[in-house]
Amino acid sequence: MDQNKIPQATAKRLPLYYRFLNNLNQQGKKRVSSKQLSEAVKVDSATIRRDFSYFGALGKKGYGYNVEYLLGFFRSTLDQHEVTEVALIGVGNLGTAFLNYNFLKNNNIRITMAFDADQEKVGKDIGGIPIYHIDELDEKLKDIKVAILTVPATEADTITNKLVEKGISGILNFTPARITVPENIRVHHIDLAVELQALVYFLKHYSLDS
Amino acid sequence: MDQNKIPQATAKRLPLYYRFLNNLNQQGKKRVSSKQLSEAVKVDSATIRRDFSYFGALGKKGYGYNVEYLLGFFRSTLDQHEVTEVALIGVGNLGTAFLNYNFLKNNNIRITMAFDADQEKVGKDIGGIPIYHIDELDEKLKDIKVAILTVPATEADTITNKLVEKGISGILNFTPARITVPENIRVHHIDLAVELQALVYFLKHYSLDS
DNA sequence: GAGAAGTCGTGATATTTTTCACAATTGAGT
DNA sequence: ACTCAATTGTGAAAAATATCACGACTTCTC
Ligand SMILES: NC(=O)c1ccc[n+]([C@@H]2O[C@H](COP(=O)([O-])OP(=O)(O)OC[C@H]3O[C@@H](n4cnc5c(N)ncnc54)[C@H](O)[C@@H]3O)[C@@H](O)[C@H]2O)c1
Ligand SMILES: NC(=O)c1ccc[n+]([C@@H]2O[C@H](COP(=O)([O-])OP(=O)(O)OC[C@H]3O[C@@H](n4cnc5c(N)ncnc54)[C@H](O)[C@@H]3O)[C@@H](O)[C@H]2O)c1
Repeated sequence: MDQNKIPQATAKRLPLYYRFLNNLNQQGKKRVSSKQLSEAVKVDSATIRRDFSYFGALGKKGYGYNVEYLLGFFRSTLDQHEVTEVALIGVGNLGTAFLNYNFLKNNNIRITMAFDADQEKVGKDIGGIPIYHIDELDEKLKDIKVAILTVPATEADTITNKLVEKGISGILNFTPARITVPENIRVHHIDLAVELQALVYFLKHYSLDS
Repeated sequence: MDQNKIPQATAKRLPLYYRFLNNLNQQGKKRVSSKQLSEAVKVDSATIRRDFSYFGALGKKGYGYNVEYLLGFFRSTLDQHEVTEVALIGVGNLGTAFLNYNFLKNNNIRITMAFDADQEKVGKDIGGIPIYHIDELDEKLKDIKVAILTVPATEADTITNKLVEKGISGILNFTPARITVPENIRVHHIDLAVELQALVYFLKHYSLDS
């Protein structure tokens, strides 16, 4: 692994920076300062400069950053030149939304296949992405290393085990289940109910007024 | 504000603890240790004990925690006795998925109304939740303090301003736009494309093998 | 080309979060 | 009643993250 020194907090912000640099570039902006970027992405400007500095001196003092250069740098850092294929498991409410959307904008990530247990859905496609039966995982999954999990929570563990067996490296888990995986496999949980509850909690207990 | 001393990191984990305590309770479990809970929620047991300790001594040394007691404690801490009403703006792919789901399980949060600009959708309802025209925001929104934002990114700022004017306190923002709000309003961003890109980045640059 | 204004990169510092590690206490077994 | 294994609650340490603040450099203006 090449850049193990980059803090996780920084790594999580990189895609965000990349997106806004793309916006700026499309608007024809040539330069940008950490202060301007800060207002756009709502991250403190010192934090942005620190984040960038892990990759070396990308800017010029007194000038700021060259948008095109920075964009190019992040493009290669984020491997935007190659496409990452992703599989989606569970074509329900949430899964269907993702298939329709498919993360197309400024993004090198594509959902290229989906799996479901429901025979009604198998064989069809959504947004051009074929839906296979979950039992076909073995033959179809091939080299895909990343999966999005949008099955019912009760199925999460079973499916996870199958994915692990097939050699998956990363899982984006939308189920409320906290799945168990070997430690060389990375799981990111996106727990929408928790996010909503946490927001409500903050409003009740941390509000500035009252 | 009552408990300003609880760290944000802790506050974000509370709903997670609550959910798993509910699971345990439904399974008829009477006691649980921080170690067991740790395995279930994938949070270090010392962190769990520390989190709980901000609320006082909830457990018994040598014994663990009484599930029912702990559950009751969190229920009131998370205001689970009262229902929090939430509005959803933008009934598209994502919005429709949320309306169908509606965070029903073990949860006191309800989406009670939705808004859209599309006349095709206005007047209908999804999962029993009425869809109003966005121009009706003024008259319909009333006392709702929390909104889920699932409109196109281009609309995010306009809608946000309307919500702010109407006195909203918190926004769960699913658009890629980083919206600007007065500082007494809380925004949580859930940026699915960023999450996916970040996961891929971690796999490429932080993997244990290779 | 001198001065002013702007901005980076970073050492130092502050804050937040996690983890270690252990005395104190409990419940269970005999 | 005594022993022992289990487990909490927490002081202290460590690790991670964010922010301050300023010297050094760049560009712009006159
Ligand atoms: N929809 C939401 O707004 C929302 C919000 C928060 C969390 N979630 C979570 O996301 C997950 C998906 O939610 P949803 O609303 O899309 O559910 P859903 O029931 O609409 O979809 C689940 C899909 O998984 C398929 N499935 C079931 N068993 C399967 C198996 N063994 N293999 C493959 N596919 C299988 C079903 O056929 C269905 O199409 C759930 O765990 C839910 O708790 C959803
Ligand atoms: N669907 C996904 O998987 C996904 C993933 C990541 C991010 N997002 C983001 O979430 C947001 C919603 O995505 P989506 O796929 O549901 O989009 P969508 O286009 O399906 O839905 C947007 C909805 O908003 C409505 N709308 C448009 N302008 C409006 C206005 N002024 N007032 C009220 N309603 C209005 C539209 O009529 C439509 O129903 C977008 O910002 C998108 O970038 C979606």
